[in-house]
Amino acid sequence: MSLPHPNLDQISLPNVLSVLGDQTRLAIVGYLACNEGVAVSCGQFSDFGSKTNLSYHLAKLREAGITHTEVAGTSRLISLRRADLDSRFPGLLDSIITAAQELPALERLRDEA
Amino acid sequence: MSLPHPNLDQISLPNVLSVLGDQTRLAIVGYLACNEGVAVSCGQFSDFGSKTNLSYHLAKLREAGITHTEVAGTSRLISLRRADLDSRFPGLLDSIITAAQELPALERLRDEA
DNA sequence: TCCTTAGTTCAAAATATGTTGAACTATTGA
DNA sequence: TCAATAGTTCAACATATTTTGAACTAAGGA
Repeated sequence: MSLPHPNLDQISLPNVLSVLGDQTRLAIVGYLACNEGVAVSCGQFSDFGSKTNLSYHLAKLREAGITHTEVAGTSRLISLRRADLDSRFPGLLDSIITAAQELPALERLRDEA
Repeated sequence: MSLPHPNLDQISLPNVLSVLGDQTRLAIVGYLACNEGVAVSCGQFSDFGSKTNLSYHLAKLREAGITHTEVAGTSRLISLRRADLDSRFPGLLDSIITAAQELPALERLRDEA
């Protein structure tokens, strides 16, 4: 079973920006950016919201073309669609990720560690 | 009389992104970017919406710290807060403006000209 | 097989956002 | 002074988004 992902030309700027214009989703993206190459599953975002709520936000990110979600047993492995976003909107993701590192949700997470 | 504008540290990433995550406001920003140095007043956005509606969107852009609005007689002169945005979120505005040039509203405008 | 774990779906409720027209203010030019 | 112009404000309405809990599915381990 595989989840639906938009292809490159279906990724739209207004949609990407409005989906990223949310604290929770921005925190998720910031976290993913700090953990590229590492397998990240939904449970790791539990600081950012309830299970149900995360399911909703992660679906939004996937449907906007920002993340890729791979089904692995009972887990989902989530990653940034970095190459796709870079090719569609050069420089956008990097500038957002850099700025997002200052967000309270991510700073809190780092303080705990 | 002068309108309220947020100062640098009051400009927040989630807010900037969510305000820009809207076709009309993105078109306004794209238009402003193409006309930097030129005095732009509200009336020039009439292709993008009704007078009332533009007043609403322009207020959102100003309140988010994306634009500066100067009162000049019965007009308002609107400009991008480019330097402020560049210093707060390096690279962000440029990447958005570049990508925004493909938006239908702006392409239509160029076709007419 | 049965239980647990990981995550989804659904419907309801709460909240936020966008759009409209009518009435308004403030400035300018005749 | 008067009328026109540029834009704002307000209240109402429509629509979209977020959040929640309860019920669900599907895989994995004992």
